[in-house]
Amino acid sequence: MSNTLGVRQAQKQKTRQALLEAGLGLLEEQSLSSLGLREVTRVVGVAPAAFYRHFRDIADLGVALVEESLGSLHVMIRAVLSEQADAEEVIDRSVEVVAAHVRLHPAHVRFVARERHGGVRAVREAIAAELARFGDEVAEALATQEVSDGWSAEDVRMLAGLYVDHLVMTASAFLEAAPEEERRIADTARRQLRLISLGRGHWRDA
Amino acid sequence: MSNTLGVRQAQKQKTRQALLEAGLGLLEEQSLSSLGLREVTRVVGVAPAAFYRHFRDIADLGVALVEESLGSLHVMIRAVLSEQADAEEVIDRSVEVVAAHVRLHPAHVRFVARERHGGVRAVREAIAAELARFGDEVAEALATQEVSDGWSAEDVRMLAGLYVDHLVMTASAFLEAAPEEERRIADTARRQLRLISLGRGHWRDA
DNA sequence: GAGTTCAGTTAACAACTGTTTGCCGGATGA
DNA sequence: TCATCCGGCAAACAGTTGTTAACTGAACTC
Repeated sequence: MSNTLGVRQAQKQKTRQALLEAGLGLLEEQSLSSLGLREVTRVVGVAPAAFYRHFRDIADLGVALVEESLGSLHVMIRAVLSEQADAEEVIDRSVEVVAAHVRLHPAHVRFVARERHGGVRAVREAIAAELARFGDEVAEALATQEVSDGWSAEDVRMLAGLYVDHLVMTASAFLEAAPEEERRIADTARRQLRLISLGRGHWRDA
Repeated sequence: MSNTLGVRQAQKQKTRQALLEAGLGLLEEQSLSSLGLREVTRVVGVAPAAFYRHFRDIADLGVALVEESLGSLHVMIRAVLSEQADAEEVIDRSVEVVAAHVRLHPAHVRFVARERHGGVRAVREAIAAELARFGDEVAEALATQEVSDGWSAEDVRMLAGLYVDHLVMTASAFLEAAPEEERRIADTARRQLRLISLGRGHWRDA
Protein backbone atom coordinates (compact mmCIF):
# COMPACT_ATOMS: atom_id res chain seq x y z
CA MET A 1 0.00 0.00 0.00
CA SER A 2 1.80 3.12 -1.15
CA ASN A 3 -0.45 5.95 -0.06
CA THR A 4 2.31 8.48 -0.64
CA LEU A 5 0.35 10.67 -3.00
CA GLY A 6 1.47 14.16 -3.75
CA VAL A 7 -0.38 17.01 -2.09
CA ARG A 8 -2.12 17.74 -5.36
CA GLN A 9 -3.48 14.25 -6.00
CA ALA A 10 -4.51 13.98 -2.38
CA GLN A 11 -6.58 17.15 -2.62
CA LYS A 12 -8.10 15.98 -5.88
CA GLN A 13 -9.19 12.67 -4.42
CA LYS A 14 -10.56 14.54 -1.45
CA THR A 15 -12.93 16.69 -3.50
CA ARG A 16 -13.74 13.71 -5.69
CA GLN A 17 -14.81 11.84 -2.60
CA ALA A 18 -16.76 14.89 -1.45
CA LEU A 19 -18.61 14.93 -4.77
CA LEU A 20 -19.46 11.25 -4.42
CA GLU A 21 -20.72 11.70 -0.90
CA ALA A 22 -22.73 14.79 -1.79
CA GLY A 23 -24.30 12.92 -4.70
CA LEU A 24 -25.11 9.93 -2.54
CA GLY A 25 -26.72 12.21 0.01
CA LEU A 26 -28.87 13.97 -2.55
CA LEU A 27 -29.94 10.62 -3.99
CA GLU A 28 -31.80 9.74 -0.82
CA GLU A 29 -34.78 11.73 -2.05
CA GLN A 30 -34.50 11.48 -5.81
CA SER A 31 -33.24 9.27 -8.61
CA LEU A 32 -29.94 9.56 -10.40
CA SER A 33 -31.54 10.67 -13.64
CA SER A 34 -32.82 13.82 -11.95
CA LEU A 35 -29.63 14.58 -10.03
CA GLY A 36 -28.13 17.84 -11.18
CA LEU A 37 -24.45 18.53 -11.60
CA ARG A 38 -24.82 21.98 -10.08
CA GLU A 39 -26.80 20.53 -7.22
CA VAL A 40 -23.86 18.32 -6.31
CA THR A 41 -21.18 20.99 -6.61
CA ARG A 42 -23.30 23.38 -4.57
CA VAL A 43 -23.37 20.96 -1.66
CA VAL A 44 -19.62 20.43 -1.81
CA GLY A 45 -19.02 24.17 -2.07
CA VAL A 46 -17.17 24.06 -5.34
CA ALA A 47 -17.70 25.68 -8.73
CA PRO A 48 -19.90 23.80 -11.25
CA ALA A 49 -17.07 23.62 -13.76
CA ALA A 50 -14.89 21.80 -11.24
CA PHE A 51 -17.15 18.79 -11.63
CA TYR A 52 -15.63 18.05 -15.03
CA ARG A 53 -12.20 17.60 -13.49
CA HIS A 54 -13.51 14.40 -11.90
CA PHE A 55 -16.43 13.06 -13.92
CA ARG A 56 -17.58 13.33 -17.50
CA ASP A 57 -21.22 13.04 -16.54
CA ILE A 58 -23.61 12.55 -13.70
CA ALA A 59 -23.92 9.03 -15.10
CA ASP A 60 -20.17 8.69 -14.70
CA LEU A 61 -20.43 9.66 -11.05
CA GLY A 62 -23.18 7.08 -10.73
CA VAL A 63 -20.96 4.33 -12.06
CA ALA A 64 -18.29 5.31 -9.56
CA LEU A 65 -20.88 5.08 -6.80
CA VAL A 66 -21.74 1.55 -7.89
CA GLU A 67 -18.23 0.30 -7.22
CA GLU A 68 -18.13 2.10 -3.90
CA SER A 69 -21.50 0.65 -2.91
CA LEU A 70 -21.02 -2.96 -3.92
CA GLY A 71 -17.32 -3.37 -3.23
CA SER A 72 -17.81 -4.16 0.42
CA LEU A 73 -20.60 -6.66 -0.22
CA HIS A 74 -18.25 -9.33 -1.49
CA VAL A 75 -16.17 -9.54 1.66
CA MET A 76 -19.32 -9.42 3.72
CA ILE A 77 -21.24 -12.47 2.59
CA ARG A 78 -18.08 -14.39 1.72
CA ALA A 79 -17.20 -14.38 5.39
CA VAL A 80 -20.64 -15.66 6.31
CA LEU A 81 -20.81 -18.41 3.73
CA SER A 82 -17.27 -19.69 4.28
CA GLU A 83 -17.80 -20.48 7.96
CA GLN A 84 -18.90 -24.09 7.60
CA ALA A 85 -21.75 -24.27 10.08
CA ASP A 86 -25.30 -25.47 10.61
CA ALA A 87 -27.71 -24.21 7.93
CA GLU A 88 -29.88 -22.55 10.53
CA GLU A 89 -26.93 -20.66 11.99
CA VAL A 90 -25.82 -19.51 8.55
CA ILE A 91 -29.30 -18.14 7.91
CA ASP A 92 -29.45 -16.27 11.20
CA ARG A 93 -25.97 -14.90 10.68
CA SER A 94 -26.76 -13.81 7.10
CA VAL A 95 -29.83 -11.84 8.08
CA GLU A 96 -27.95 -10.21 10.94
CA VAL A 97 -25.14 -9.21 8.64
CA VAL A 98 -27.55 -7.74 6.09
CA ALA A 99 -29.37 -5.79 8.79
CA ALA A 100 -26.08 -4.48 10.15
CA HIS A 101 -24.90 -3.52 6.70
CA VAL A 102 -28.09 -1.57 6.03
CA ARG A 103 -27.78 0.21 9.35
CA LEU A 104 -24.17 1.09 8.60
CA HIS A 105 -24.49 2.09 4.94
CA PRO A 106 -28.12 3.01 4.33
CA ALA A 107 -27.39 5.45 1.53
CA HIS A 108 -25.33 2.96 -0.43
CA VAL A 109 -27.99 0.29 -0.10
CA ARG A 110 -30.71 2.69 -1.15
CA PHE A 111 -28.67 3.74 -4.15
CA VAL A 112 -28.22 0.17 -5.36
CA ALA A 113 -31.85 -0.80 -4.84
CA ARG A 114 -33.04 2.38 -6.54
CA GLU A 115 -30.72 2.44 -9.51
CA ARG A 116 -30.72 -1.29 -10.16
CA HIS A 117 -33.74 -0.70 -12.39
CA GLY A 118 -33.25 3.05 -12.62
CA GLY A 119 -33.30 5.41 -15.55
CA VAL A 120 -29.59 5.52 -16.33
CA ARG A 121 -28.47 2.65 -18.53
CA ALA A 122 -24.75 2.79 -17.72
CA VAL A 123 -25.45 2.58 -14.01
CA ARG A 124 -27.99 -0.19 -14.46
CA GLU A 125 -25.45 -2.20 -16.37
CA ALA A 126 -22.70 -1.53 -13.83
CA ILE A 127 -24.94 -2.78 -11.02
CA ALA A 128 -26.01 -5.81 -13.03
CA ALA A 129 -22.40 -6.69 -13.76
CA GLU A 130 -21.40 -6.29 -10.13
CA LEU A 131 -24.33 -8.35 -8.86
CA ALA A 132 -23.54 -11.02 -11.45
CA ARG A 133 -19.96 -11.20 -10.16
CA PHE A 134 -21.36 -11.40 -6.67
CA GLY A 135 -23.72 -14.18 -7.72
CA ASP A 136 -20.80 -16.09 -9.20
CA GLU A 137 -18.92 -15.83 -5.93
CA VAL A 138 -21.92 -17.04 -3.97
CA ALA A 139 -22.32 -19.93 -6.41
CA GLU A 140 -18.69 -20.83 -5.92
CA ALA A 141 -19.14 -20.87 -2.16
CA LEU A 142 -22.32 -22.92 -2.41
CA ALA A 143 -20.66 -25.45 -4.69
CA THR A 144 -18.11 -26.39 -2.03
CA GLN A 145 -20.80 -27.34 0.46
CA GLU A 146 -21.69 -31.02 0.60
CA VAL A 147 -25.39 -30.27 0.12
CA SER A 148 -24.51 -29.37 -3.46
CA ASP A 149 -23.17 -32.80 -4.37
CA GLY A 150 -24.65 -33.96 -7.63
CA TRP A 151 -25.84 -30.48 -8.57
CA SER A 152 -25.16 -29.11 -12.01
CA ALA A 153 -23.26 -25.82 -12.21
CA GLU A 154 -26.34 -24.18 -13.70
CA ASP A 155 -28.53 -25.27 -10.83
CA VAL A 156 -26.05 -23.97 -8.29
CA ARG A 157 -25.95 -20.67 -10.17
CA MET A 158 -29.73 -20.35 -10.23
CA LEU A 159 -29.82 -20.95 -6.48
CA ALA A 160 -27.16 -18.28 -6.01
CA GLY A 161 -29.30 -15.91 -8.07
CA LEU A 162 -32.25 -16.61 -5.83
CA TYR A 163 -30.13 -15.80 -2.79
CA VAL A 164 -28.76 -12.59 -4.29
CA ASP A 165 -32.19 -11.31 -5.28
CA HIS A 166 -33.50 -12.18 -1.86
CA LEU A 167 -30.63 -10.35 -0.24
CA VAL A 168 -31.31 -7.17 -2.20
CA MET A 169 -35.04 -7.35 -1.48
CA THR A 170 -34.42 -7.89 2.21
CA ALA A 171 -31.93 -5.05 2.43
CA SER A 172 -34.38 -2.73 0.72
CA ALA A 173 -37.15 -3.86 3.07
CA PHE A 174 -35.00 -3.03 6.08
CA LEU A 175 -34.30 0.34 4.57
CA GLU A 176 -37.88 1.51 4.22
CA ALA A 177 -39.04 -0.05 7.45
CA ALA A 178 -39.73 1.73 10.71
CA PRO A 179 -37.51 0.55 13.58
CA GLU A 180 -40.30 -1.45 15.16
CA GLU A 181 -40.85 -3.40 11.95
CA GLU A 182 -37.28 -4.60 11.73
CA ARG A 183 -37.86 -7.72 13.77
CA ARG A 184 -40.81 -8.77 11.64
CA ILE A 185 -38.84 -8.25 8.45
CA ALA A 186 -35.87 -10.19 9.79
CA ASP A 187 -38.23 -12.94 10.83
CA THR A 188 -39.86 -13.17 7.41
CA ALA A 189 -36.47 -13.13 5.70
CA ARG A 190 -35.26 -15.97 7.89
CA ARG A 191 -38.33 -18.08 7.21
CA GLN A 192 -38.00 -17.49 3.49
CA LEU A 193 -34.35 -18.53 3.57
CA ARG A 194 -35.30 -21.57 5.59
CA LEU A 195 -37.87 -22.57 2.99
CA ILE A 196 -35.36 -22.12 0.18
CA SER A 197 -32.81 -24.10 2.13
CA LEU A 198 -35.41 -26.83 2.58
CA GLY A 199 -36.04 -26.93 -1.14
CA ARG A 200 -32.32 -27.09 -1.70
CA GLY A 201 -32.05 -30.15 0.51
CA HIS A 202 -34.64 -32.06 -1.53
CA TRP A 203 -33.54 -30.92 -4.98
CA ARG A 204 -31.93 -34.22 -5.95
CA ASP A 205 -35.29 -36.02 -5.81
CA ALA A 206 -36.23 -34.85 -9.31
CA MET B 1 -71.36 -0.11 -17.29
CA SER B 2 -72.72 3.32 -18.15
CA ASN B 3 -70.19 4.72 -20.57
CA THR B 4 -72.57 7.45 -21.62
CA LEU B 5 -70.29 10.31 -20.75
CA GLY B 6 -70.93 13.74 -22.10
CA VAL B 7 -68.79 14.95 -24.94
CA ARG B 8 -66.86 17.12 -22.52
CA GLN B 9 -65.95 14.43 -20.03
CA ALA B 10 -65.07 12.09 -22.85
CA GLN B 11 -62.62 14.58 -24.31
CA LYS B 12 -61.15 15.22 -20.88
CA GLN B 13 -60.54 11.55 -20.21
CA LYS B 14 -59.04 11.27 -23.66
CA THR B 15 -56.35 13.89 -23.02
CA ARG B 16 -55.86 12.53 -19.53
CA GLN B 17 -55.15 9.15 -21.03
CA ALA B 18 -52.85 10.77 -23.58
CA LEU B 19 -50.90 12.40 -20.76
CA LEU B 20 -50.56 9.07 -18.98
CA GLU B 21 -49.36 7.32 -22.11
CA ALA B 22 -46.94 10.10 -22.98
CA GLY B 23 -45.53 9.97 -19.47
CA LEU B 24 -45.20 6.21 -19.59
CA GLY B 25 -43.41 6.48 -22.90
CA LEU B 26 -40.95 9.06 -21.64
CA LEU B 27 -40.28 6.95 -18.55
CA GLU B 28 -38.68 4.25 -20.63
CA GLU B 29 -35.41 6.15 -20.58
CA GLN B 30 -35.57 8.06 -17.31
CA SER B 31 -37.03 7.99 -13.82
CA LEU B 32 -40.19 9.63 -12.63
CA SER B 33 -38.32 12.13 -10.47
CA SER B 34 -36.71 13.61 -13.57
CA LEU B 35 -39.84 13.59 -15.71
CA GLY B 36 -40.86 17.10 -16.62
CA LEU B 37 -44.39 18.38 -16.81
CA ARG B 38 -43.63 20.35 -19.96
CA GLU B 39 -41.98 17.31 -21.45
CA VAL B 40 -45.20 15.36 -21.12
CA THR B 41 -47.49 18.07 -22.46
CA ARG B 42 -45.14 18.64 -25.39
CA VAL B 43 -45.50 15.02 -26.48
CA VAL B 44 -49.27 15.16 -26.22
CA GLY B 45 -49.36 18.45 -28.09
CA VAL B 46 -51.11 20.42 -25.38
CA ALA B 47 -50.25 23.56 -23.43
CA PRO B 48 -48.25 23.12 -20.21
CA ALA B 49 -51.00 24.73 -18.16
CA ALA B 50 -53.46 22.10 -19.34
CA PHE B 51 -51.60 19.55 -17.26
CA TYR B 52 -53.07 21.02 -14.07
CA ARG B 53 -56.58 20.27 -15.26
CA HIS B 54 -55.78 16.59 -14.76
CA PHE B 55 -53.00 16.21 -12.22
CA ARG B 56 -51.69 18.25 -9.33
CA ASP B 57 -48.15 17.00 -9.80
CA ILE B 58 -45.94 14.73 -11.80
CA ALA B 59 -46.05 12.55 -8.69
CA ASP B 60 -49.81 12.54 -8.99
CA LEU B 61 -49.57 11.30 -12.53
CA GLY B 62 -47.19 8.64 -11.27
CA VAL B 63 -49.72 7.40 -8.73
CA ALA B 64 -52.32 7.18 -11.48
CA LEU B 65 -49.88 5.13 -13.52
CA VAL B 66 -49.46 2.71 -10.64
CA GLU B 67 -53.13 1.79 -10.65
CA GLU B 68 -53.12 1.44 -14.40
CA SER B 69 -50.02 -0.75 -14.30
CA LEU B 70 -50.93 -3.10 -11.48
CA GLY B 71 -54.66 -3.34 -11.97
CA SER B 72 -54.45 -6.08 -14.55
CA LEU B 73 -52.00 -8.14 -12.53
CA HIS B 74 -54.63 -9.31 -10.09
CA VAL B 75 -56.82 -10.94 -12.68
CA MET B 76 -53.78 -12.42 -14.34
CA ILE B 77 -52.24 -14.57 -11.65
CA ARG B 78 -55.58 -15.22 -9.98
CA ALA B 79 -56.59 -17.13 -13.06
CA VAL B 80 -53.38 -19.13 -13.00
CA LEU B 81 -53.48 -20.02 -9.32
CA SER B 82 -57.15 -20.92 -9.23
CA GLU B 83 -56.89 -23.66 -11.82
CA GLN B 84 -56.25 -26.57 -9.48
CA ALA B 85 -53.55 -28.47 -11.32
CA ASP B 86 -50.22 -30.21 -10.96
CA ALA B 87 -47.55 -28.02 -9.35
CA GLU B 88 -45.28 -28.36 -12.34
CA GLU B 89 -48.03 -27.22 -14.71
CA VAL B 90 -48.83 -24.23 -12.54
CA ILE B 91 -45.18 -23.20 -12.62
CA ASP B 92 -44.92 -23.51 -16.40
CA ARG B 93 -48.15 -21.64 -16.85
CA SER B 94 -47.10 -18.87 -14.45
CA VAL B 95 -43.83 -18.19 -16.22
CA GLU B 96 -45.60 -18.19 -19.57
CA VAL B 97 -48.16 -15.71 -18.32
CA VAL B 98 -45.48 -13.42 -16.92
CA ALA B 99 -43.52 -13.54 -20.18
CA ALA B 100 -46.65 -12.78 -22.16
CA HIS B 101 -47.57 -9.92 -19.86
CA VAL B 102 -44.13 -8.37 -20.26
CA ARG B 103 -44.31 -8.70 -24.02
CA LEU B 104 -47.76 -7.09 -24.02
CA HIS B 105 -47.18 -4.28 -21.51
CA PRO B 106 -43.43 -3.67 -21.37
CA ALA B 107 -43.71 -0.01 -20.40
CA HIS B 108 -46.02 -0.71 -17.48
CA VAL B 109 -43.74 -3.45 -16.17
CA ARG B 110 -40.69 -1.26 -16.52
CA PHE B 111 -42.47 1.54 -14.69
CA VAL B 112 -43.32 -0.66 -11.71
CA ALA B 113 -39.88 -2.22 -11.47
CA ARG B 114 -38.21 1.18 -11.77
CA GLU B 115 -40.39 3.17 -9.41
CA ARG B 116 -40.86 0.46 -6.81
CA HIS B 117 -37.71 1.77 -5.16
CA GLY B 118 -37.68 5.06 -7.05
CA GLY B 119 -37.19 8.61 -5.91
CA VAL B 120 -40.84 9.62 -5.47
CA ARG B 121 -42.23 8.61 -2.11
CA ALA B 122 -45.92 8.76 -3.00
CA VAL B 123 -45.41 6.45 -5.96
CA ARG B 124 -43.23 4.09 -3.96
CA GLU B 125 -45.94 3.81 -1.35
CA ALA B 126 -48.67 3.32 -3.94
CA ILE B 127 -46.73 0.47 -5.51
CA ALA B 128 -45.98 -1.06 -2.12
CA ALA B 129 -49.65 -0.93 -1.17
CA GLU B 130 -50.75 -2.46 -4.45
CA LEU B 131 -48.15 -5.25 -4.26
CA ALA B 132 -49.19 -5.91 -0.67
CA ARG B 133 -52.80 -6.29 -1.77
CA PHE B 134 -51.59 -8.57 -4.51
CA GLY B 135 -49.58 -10.59 -2.01
CA ASP B 136 -52.66 -10.96 0.17
CA GLU B 137 -54.61 -12.31 -2.78
CA VAL B 138 -51.89 -14.79 -3.62
CA ALA B 139 -51.77 -15.87 0.02
CA GLU B 140 -55.51 -16.40 -0.04
CA ALA B 141 -55.22 -18.57 -3.12
CA LEU B 142 -52.32 -20.54 -1.65
CA ALA B 143 -54.20 -21.15 1.58
CA THR B 144 -56.97 -23.03 -0.21
CA GLN B 145 -54.50 -25.55 -1.66
CA GLU B 146 -54.12 -28.78 0.29
CA VAL B 147 -50.33 -28.38 0.43
CA SER B 148 -50.95 -25.54 2.88
CA ASP B 149 -52.70 -27.69 5.47
CA GLY B 150 -51.24 -27.05 8.90
CA TRP B 151 -49.58 -23.82 7.78
CA SER B 152 -49.92 -20.69 9.88
CA ALA B 153 -51.36 -17.63 8.16
CA GLU B 154 -48.04 -15.86 8.61
CA ASP B 155 -46.14 -18.64 6.90
CA VAL B 156 -48.54 -18.63 3.96
CA ARG B 157 -48.11 -14.88 3.72
CA MET B 158 -44.33 -15.08 3.71
CA LEU B 159 -44.47 -17.66 0.93
CA ALA B 160 -46.77 -15.37 -1.02
CA GLY B 161 -44.26 -12.55 -0.53
CA LEU B 162 -41.53 -14.76 -1.90
CA TYR B 163 -43.64 -15.47 -4.96
CA VAL B 164 -44.50 -11.83 -5.55
CA ASP B 165 -40.90 -10.69 -5.29
CA HIS B 166 -39.86 -13.46 -7.60
CA LEU B 167 -42.51 -12.46 -10.08
CA VAL B 168 -41.35 -8.86 -10.18
CA MET B 169 -37.72 -9.89 -10.53
CA THR B 170 -38.55 -12.29 -13.33
CA ALA B 171 -40.65 -9.75 -15.18
CA SER B 172 -37.85 -7.21 -14.94
CA ALA B 173 -35.35 -9.79 -16.16
CA PHE B 174 -37.49 -10.50 -19.21
CA LEU B 175 -37.66 -6.81 -19.84
CA GLU B 176 -33.96 -6.11 -20.04
CA ALA B 177 -33.14 -9.33 -21.84
CA ALA B 178 -32.36 -9.74 -25.50
CA PRO B 179 -34.80 -12.02 -27.33
CA GLU B 180 -32.34 -14.91 -27.45
CA GLU B 181 -31.93 -14.80 -23.66
CA GLU B 182 -35.62 -15.22 -22.97
CA ARG B 183 -35.54 -18.99 -22.92
CA ARG B 184 -32.67 -19.07 -20.44
CA ILE B 185 -34.45 -16.60 -18.16
CA ALA B 186 -37.69 -18.55 -18.32
CA ASP B 187 -35.76 -21.72 -17.56
CA THR B 188 -34.05 -20.22 -14.53
CA ALA B 189 -37.33 -18.80 -13.27
CA ARG B 190 -39.00 -22.19 -13.57
CA ARG B 191 -36.20 -23.96 -11.71
CA GLN B 192 -36.32 -21.38 -8.95
CA LEU B 193 -40.07 -21.79 -8.59
CA ARG B 194 -39.60 -25.55 -8.55
CA LEU B 195 -37.09 -25.27 -5.73
CA ILE B 196 -39.40 -23.02 -3.75
CA SER B 197 -42.28 -25.40 -4.38
CA LEU B 198 -40.07 -28.22 -3.14
CA GLY B 199 -39.29 -26.35 0.06
CA ARG B 200 -42.98 -25.68 0.44
CA GLY B 201 -43.74 -29.38 0.29
CA HIS B 202 -41.36 -30.17 3.13
CA TRP B 203 -42.17 -27.19 5.34
CA ARG B 204 -44.17 -29.15 7.89
CA ASP B 205 -41.10 -31.13 8.96
CA ALA B 206 -39.89 -28.35 11.26
C1' DG C 1 14.75 29.09 -8.89
C1' DA C 2 12.46 29.04 -13.55
C1' DG C 3 8.87 26.75 -16.21
C1' DT C 4 5.10 23.63 -16.49
C1' DT C 5 1.06 21.24 -14.93
C1' DC C 6 -3.57 21.31 -13.49
C1' DA C 7 -7.52 21.56 -9.79
C1' DG C 8 -10.54 25.00 -9.17
C1' DT C 9 -12.58 29.86 -10.37
C1' DT C 10 -15.32 33.44 -12.62
C1' DA C 11 -18.51 34.76 -15.98
C1' DA C 12 -21.37 34.23 -19.53
C1' DC C 13 -24.42 31.40 -22.81
C1' DA C 14 -28.85 29.71 -24.53
C1' DA C 15 -32.17 26.57 -23.15
C1' DC C 16 -35.13 24.89 -20.14
C1' DT C 17 -38.09 24.38 -15.90
C1' DG C 18 -42.88 24.78 -12.85
C1' DT C 19 -46.49 27.94 -11.97
C1' DT C 20 -49.68 31.89 -12.40
C1' DT C 21 -52.98 34.95 -14.71
C1' DG C 22 -56.46 36.14 -17.78
C1' DC C 23 -58.74 34.72 -21.72
C1' DC C 24 -61.33 31.94 -25.37
C1' DG C 25 -65.02 29.15 -27.10
C1' DG C 26 -67.58 25.01 -27.26
C1' DA C 27 -70.36 21.88 -24.35
C1' DT C 28 -73.86 21.92 -20.64
C1' DG C 29 -78.18 22.51 -18.24
C1' DA C 30 -82.27 25.53 -17.27
C1' DT D 1 -82.20 30.68 -26.11
C1' DC D 2 -79.30 32.29 -22.68
C1' DA D 3 -76.15 32.04 -18.75
C1' DT D 4 -72.87 29.01 -16.76
C1' DC D 5 -69.24 25.81 -16.74
C1' DC D 6 -64.72 24.39 -17.76
C1' DG D 7 -60.87 22.17 -20.71
C1' DG D 8 -57.38 24.19 -23.09
C1' DC D 9 -54.48 28.39 -24.58
C1' DA D 10 -51.02 32.24 -24.77
C1' DA D 11 -47.89 34.84 -22.32
C1' DA D 12 -45.13 36.08 -18.89
C1' DC D 13 -42.51 35.06 -14.34
C1' DA D 14 -38.27 34.14 -11.87
C1' DG D 15 -35.14 30.27 -11.40
C1' DT D 16 -32.72 26.73 -12.80
C1' DT D 17 -29.93 23.84 -15.81
C1' DG D 18 -25.35 21.88 -18.52
C1' DT D 19 -21.36 23.53 -20.90
C1' DT D 20 -17.82 26.60 -22.53
C1' DA D 21 -13.93 29.83 -22.24
C1' DA D 22 -10.20 32.13 -20.40
C1' DC D 23 -8.18 32.88 -15.86
C1' DT D 24 -5.44 32.15 -11.32
C1' DG D 25 -2.26 30.28 -8.29
C1' DA D 26 -0.40 26.58 -5.76
C1' DA D 27 2.01 22.18 -6.42
C1' DC D 28 5.07 19.91 -9.23
C1' DT D 29 9.41 18.91 -12.30
C1' DC D 30 14.00 19.55 -13.55
